[in-house]
Amino acid sequence: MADFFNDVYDVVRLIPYGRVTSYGAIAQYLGTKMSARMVGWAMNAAHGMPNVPAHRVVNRQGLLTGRFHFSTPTKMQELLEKEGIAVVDDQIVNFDRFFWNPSFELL
DNA sequence: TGGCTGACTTTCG
DNA sequence: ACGAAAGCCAGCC
Repeated sequence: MADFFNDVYDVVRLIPYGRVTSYGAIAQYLGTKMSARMVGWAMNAAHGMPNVPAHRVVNRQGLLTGRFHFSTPTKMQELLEKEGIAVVDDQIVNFDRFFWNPSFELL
């Protein structure tokens, strides 16, 4: 297991409550050796990892592309709505407002 | 060793 | 504006 998975999990855990981020943002934060796909790949391995709010990680459009990987496809949306994030048609409303950029917030 | 895959992103047609 | 393709890198046959 590569360490970079752990890095991804760490960044995801740092996402504040009621905020979301994108795969690309995490990739950009971790470095050039990281690609957006790798973040998704890392999240795939996040199954069984506690305290990893994968529901706060969406694609650049704010679309819940990974919802199907949860226990139930609607679980991701329910978790986001529970945190005060409106989700319509599997897409986060006002995504730019809820967006949390690690490269900026953790700078 | 070599090639396929993946919860993405960007760009060209 | 929409669709298709390439690029990215690590893990797993």
